[in-house]
Amino acid sequence: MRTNDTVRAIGHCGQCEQCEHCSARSQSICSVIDQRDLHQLALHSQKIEIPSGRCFIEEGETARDFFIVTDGHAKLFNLLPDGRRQITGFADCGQFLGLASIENYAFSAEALTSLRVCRFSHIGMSLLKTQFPALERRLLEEASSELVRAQARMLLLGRKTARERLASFLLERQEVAPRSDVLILSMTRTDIADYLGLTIETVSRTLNAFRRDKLIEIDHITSIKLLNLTEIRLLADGEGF
Amino acid sequence: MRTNDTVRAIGHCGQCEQCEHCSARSQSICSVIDQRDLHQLALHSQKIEIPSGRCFIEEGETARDFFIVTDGHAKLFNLLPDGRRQITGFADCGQFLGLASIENYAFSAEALTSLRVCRFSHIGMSLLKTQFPALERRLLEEASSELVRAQARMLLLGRKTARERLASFLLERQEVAPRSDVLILSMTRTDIADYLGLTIETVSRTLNAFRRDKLIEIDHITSIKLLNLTEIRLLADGEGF
DNA sequence: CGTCTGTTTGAGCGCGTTCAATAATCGTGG
DNA sequence: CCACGATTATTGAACGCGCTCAAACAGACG
Repeated sequence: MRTNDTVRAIGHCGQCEQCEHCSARSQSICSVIDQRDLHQLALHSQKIEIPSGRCFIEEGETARDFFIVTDGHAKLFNLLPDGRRQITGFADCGQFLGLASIENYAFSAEALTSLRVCRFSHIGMSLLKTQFPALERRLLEEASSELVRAQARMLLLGRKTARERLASFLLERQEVAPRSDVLILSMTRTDIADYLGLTIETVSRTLNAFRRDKLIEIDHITSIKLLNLTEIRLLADGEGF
Repeated sequence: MRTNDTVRAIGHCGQCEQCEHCSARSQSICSVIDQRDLHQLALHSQKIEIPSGRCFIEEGETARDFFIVTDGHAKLFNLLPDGRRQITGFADCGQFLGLASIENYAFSAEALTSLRVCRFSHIGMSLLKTQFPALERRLLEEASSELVRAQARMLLLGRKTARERLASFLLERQEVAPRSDVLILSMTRTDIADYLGLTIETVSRTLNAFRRDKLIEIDHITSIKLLNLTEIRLLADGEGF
């Protein structure tokens, strides 16, 4: 069973084997690691269940482990002493956690929903890397695309208007959504605000402005339907109104 | 000569062998690559001089090369269609350029001063990586610390005030400065503004407010002396006034 | 000396914030 | 099932930080 779990953690996204997104991710790592060697990976990993709301990585602590999300959602964030918070990313199924750390974790992580992760010790990870050079390559790839995303977020935080930020956010959520037109948000308005560098009031006002402009439909607080994708894309790219 | 240049590019920072910062960087990569193999690296690299103001990486172009800065300074940035710009980082001596790209470059890069870089083709880099697994490990380390920096910048752009941003900027520049108390800035006020998500006017006003508060001394537009480091640190961490 | 570019300074404005009140949503127990 | 309290979201009114627009100033270079 442990072997199976790890295969899922590294190769497949446990919960959703039908999921296009996750199986696409899994492809790249499954293809580089020989199936016969997979049981070896299992020896170095451990499956963990984390309840919603639990903080499982704390900024500043020595970075001993490395995680891969296999089910559920988490938020990663940084804090200022007075409580101001910046969410640097949301981790969805298949995502790696712990790349942004050297000796200590450079961020905190908290489960948004009940969460399943596969945990690897850094020591075990090092052993794995020497055994499977392809793993290191895979991690570098992941770090690269993480960096690309980080730059896009800096552009957003530094230069985009509130409307543009929310439009970008909706499109980003759409990319990881199972159904393309309806988003199920697992985060609160406060989380969205802290992710986009805004206040909850502005998030709320802007979303309702979108609704009035017939760009979206808000069926429920957590369920948003994208009506005018073309216009949302224009907005997100800074060419909207 | 080519061999020597590459040794410098990967191992040492050409111009400044006395420089504490650069030799510290070089240590980590020199130690993992056998001296006898260094001439092999040379076959895959090429030294390039870039005049000040020249744009040598353009966002969206196919990412064929990988760079290491050996002398001078560069700025990396992203643009919105209407010209709004976010500088995502400044590249100083010893820094890697090109990690944040998958198939295409995700950013543009322009020389701030006359610049020297060592260029590696991605193809050559792949060959090198299989030959020197330690190189891949080194790149992953570099990507990790880049990610850590990116998160700090998101916190800055999303949640810090103008004063806090400028204080953080000054400290960041101090870290790469040869003399610890006097900064020589190679970028214009416009660049600083685009780096911190502010306008040139706010940058100018805030710096002069710092001068009035006796936190800094502005000898020349490009030369800033840090007077009250304690207070600047407090400000940067969000605990100042 | 004038020209060009980059910086500083001033005055007024506006986007997003802050503060405050209301409304919706969820969980819980009777 | 509804009543109740706690939490989260929405809406309104007023403020203020940083922006915009505009003018004056400084430095570099021919």
